[in-house]
Amino acid sequence: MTAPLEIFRENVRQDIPGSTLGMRLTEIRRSRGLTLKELSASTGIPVSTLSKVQNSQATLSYENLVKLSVGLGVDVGEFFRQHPNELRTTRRAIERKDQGRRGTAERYSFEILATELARKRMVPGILTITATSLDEIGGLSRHEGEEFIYVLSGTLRLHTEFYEPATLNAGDSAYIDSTMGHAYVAVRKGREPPARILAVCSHATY
Amino acid sequence: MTAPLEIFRENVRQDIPGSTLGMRLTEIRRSRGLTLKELSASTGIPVSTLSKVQNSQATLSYENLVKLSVGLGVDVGEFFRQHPNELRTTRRAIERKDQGRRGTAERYSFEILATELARKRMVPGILTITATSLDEIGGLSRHEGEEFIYVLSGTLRLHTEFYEPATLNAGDSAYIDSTMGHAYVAVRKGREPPARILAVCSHATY
DNA sequence: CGAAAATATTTTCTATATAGAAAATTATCG
DNA sequence: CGATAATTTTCTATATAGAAAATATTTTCG
Repeated sequence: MTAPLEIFRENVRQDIPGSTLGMRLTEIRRSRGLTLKELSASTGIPVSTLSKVQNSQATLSYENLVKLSVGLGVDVGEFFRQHPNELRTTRRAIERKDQGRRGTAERYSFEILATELARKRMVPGILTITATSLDEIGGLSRHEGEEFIYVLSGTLRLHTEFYEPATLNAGDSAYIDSTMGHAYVAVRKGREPPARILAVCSHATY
Repeated sequence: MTAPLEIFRENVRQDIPGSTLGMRLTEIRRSRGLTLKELSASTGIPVSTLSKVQNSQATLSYENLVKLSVGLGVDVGEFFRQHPNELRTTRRAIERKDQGRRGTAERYSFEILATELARKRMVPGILTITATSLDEIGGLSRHEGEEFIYVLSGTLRLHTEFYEPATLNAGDSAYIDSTMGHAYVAVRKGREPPARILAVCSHATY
């Protein structure tokens, strides 16, 4: 017969330290509607192992953590975070066409969107590119973060430090590392209007 | 004297999959001028274990990865990054109009942009919203991060958990906290085409 | 310099934990 | 219910955990 103390121990036994892993795994898997079998297929980790992880009966080896991360397409850090979605007051901001905060920098004229929202991870804006040469805007620009641009109208040339300049037309997009020198220059044959692009910068000022 | 075969084995032995861990550990430790003993003291992991990790003779368990992370004060993700300071080779990706990777989720049909670039802070894509009711897409969606949308064409209604639905037309944009329930529904009077939006998520969605 | 002392690192060895295939159980659906 | 899919359990090989011993390295001092 098992001693009272042992029974007690059994019942109050805390989840093993890697319990976070199991919880996070279950969450992510459920949110995507994946079965263990499917997840196993995309990660290469046997279902039995995944099952045990979910129930905090085991954790994953370094190797399998990598496999899981790649298979799910999420950062490994996700498996170590206690609180998946950091609690923040939920927010929403809508900006009507042409109603964003306007401004003019030395480089481009712009309209910043979603200014209503502070402390956000991305900064979206609409830039109007009038300059037609690099000299006009003072050469390449460099700053922290990454940026995504989508050409709304017109044509522009994307200049970057380590690549040949590229011409982008309406509907084209580009994603660049902002720490690399970069600049946007309009291509205006005749009296064509300046290029308009939607730009989203990753660096959020917290 | 060591036998020839053994020497051979020694030299060709592949690093175990967790070799990154050993390299990163050594780097961080050296950069701080810590000895194994000191590191052991601050992390609670025995020197013998740390030594083996350094030499890629072992990796760390989930539990010890956490200890190491806390003891060193660095994010666990650091131990999984091949290149400590984000030394990426490709730093620019251009996607031509309608050339992105297409896919169809249960919710919307989409075209992911800049797929050429892995490990980026933002995920841009173009969504085509065909559904005209919340039921069609299974209600509100929630996930980590934030998202910015810009209406390229058509009209849609933005449903969110804590706000009244809003109607967005071409040129309008919205920025929302993705952890709040949200969904996009097209407004299609008569034979109008589905709404097209450019969406940028702050983080790989799952 | 060079040898002893101190310190740092690696190796050895056993307990314990994860890996993974296969079987057993449980849940789901028609 | 019966069939099928999903999950959990079982079991053995292999890997890490960690204390202690063995090396290797650095420091100290004659």
